Amino acid sequence: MAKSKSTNPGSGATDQRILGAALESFGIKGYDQTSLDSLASSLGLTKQSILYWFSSKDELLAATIDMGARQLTEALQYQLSLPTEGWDRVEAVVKVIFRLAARRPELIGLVREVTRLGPPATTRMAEALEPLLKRASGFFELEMAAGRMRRHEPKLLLMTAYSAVTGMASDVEVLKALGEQQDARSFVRRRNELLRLLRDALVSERLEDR
Amino acid sequence: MAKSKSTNPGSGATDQRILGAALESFGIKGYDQTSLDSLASSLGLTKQSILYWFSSKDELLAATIDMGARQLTEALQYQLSLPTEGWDRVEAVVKVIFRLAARRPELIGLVREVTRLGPPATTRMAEALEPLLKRASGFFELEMAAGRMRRHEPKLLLMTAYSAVTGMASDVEVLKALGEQQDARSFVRRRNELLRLLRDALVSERLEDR
DNA sequence: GGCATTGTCTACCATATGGTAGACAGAGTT
DNA sequence: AACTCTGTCTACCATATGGTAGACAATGCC
Repeated sequence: MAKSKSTNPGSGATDQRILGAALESFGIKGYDQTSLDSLASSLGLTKQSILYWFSSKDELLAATIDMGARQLTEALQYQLSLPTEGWDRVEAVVKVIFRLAARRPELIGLVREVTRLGPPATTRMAEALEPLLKRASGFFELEMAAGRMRRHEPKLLLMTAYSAVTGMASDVEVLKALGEQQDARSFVRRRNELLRLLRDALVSERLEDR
Repeated sequence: MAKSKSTNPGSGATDQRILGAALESFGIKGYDQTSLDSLASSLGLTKQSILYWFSSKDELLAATIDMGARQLTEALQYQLSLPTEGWDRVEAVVKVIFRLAARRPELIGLVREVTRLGPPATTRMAEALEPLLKRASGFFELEMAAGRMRRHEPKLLLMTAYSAVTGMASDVEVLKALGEQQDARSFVRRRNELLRLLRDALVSERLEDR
């Protein structure tokens, strides 16, 4: 396992720099397409230094997953702490995720990549994100019970929203194939369209107030 | 390029057998995880025989994409030829796709994998599926113009539906992480839940008749 | 100063993999 | 029978890649 000697001088502990580069590369280029050599040289190191901190590529992936899940959770923390409810809350969270997808595409990419890799990587990510998922699931249940949203299976609703958001955020090539631009304005337009779609699916017209 | 000598005796032309195995393996295990050696040995051949029919792995992928897109199109052909309209048509098509996902998971997997690989593979797949996408896009526009569905951007609606369906169909590990079973009954339940979600999003309550 | 610890590097290694060169067997043709 | 074409195989190669072994410099402790 990693040495994790985080009390280090200099421009940041080496292991943290490695993790940062790994998150970037695993999330954007993918696990297979990331060689320890290229990762090391991008940091001005050699592969052996990486293997000093992380005893194998698999272990580096595991540590990267932990970090990615932590950052994802942290990014949502603030918004989730606000006492919003109903559709407004869904909208606010989706907006945070889209902002994240724009600013930190590697984070969303990592989630995608890890689900692709299968166990044990997927299992690890799933466990790390479990609290978040449980929270979301519980939220939907409450909203439905309160009659503010249409009845759906919370898990499958989550799954659909997850697929839609990550797809919209990371299936860049599919979007291009559909003739979609990639500039910031189109990005916001897509976000708003997805929100409208979700709202139409979740909020029954009788209860809408806008 | 391939020799494509389809007028051949025996249990099927070798190139077709290779393509079949490639579709299976690329779609399930992925492109990188499929070596020409393993592909060949699963066919009782050697790698060199594959390279006789397809001059490189990339070219094999291209041919596999063409075949996959063709099979996908064919699978939808019949349902699309029926004179249905409105929500019923959407539902019928989604059901066909889910059935396909159950019976030929490698086909959906290939689409997923190819979008991940980026150009030129993605471009090829996109071009091959373009007629299908255009048809779907036009259908939604007509339905919206006729007032049978809520107004949404057809392309983004398609993108969302695509993400949701392929996610539901191939993100098996995510589903497991959410505590979802993988038996046939759960599969149908997920399909029906997704359909309800889509219907709520697309069909306004004033126009529903069931 | 001596010594242990830490972190990085040079040198190698084993293996997997895409691809090339060319031998060779069988079938059809003349 | 000689010849050509087709399809498969054996042998080989170049390269990339994860990982091991151990040298070496710096740092801090005694």
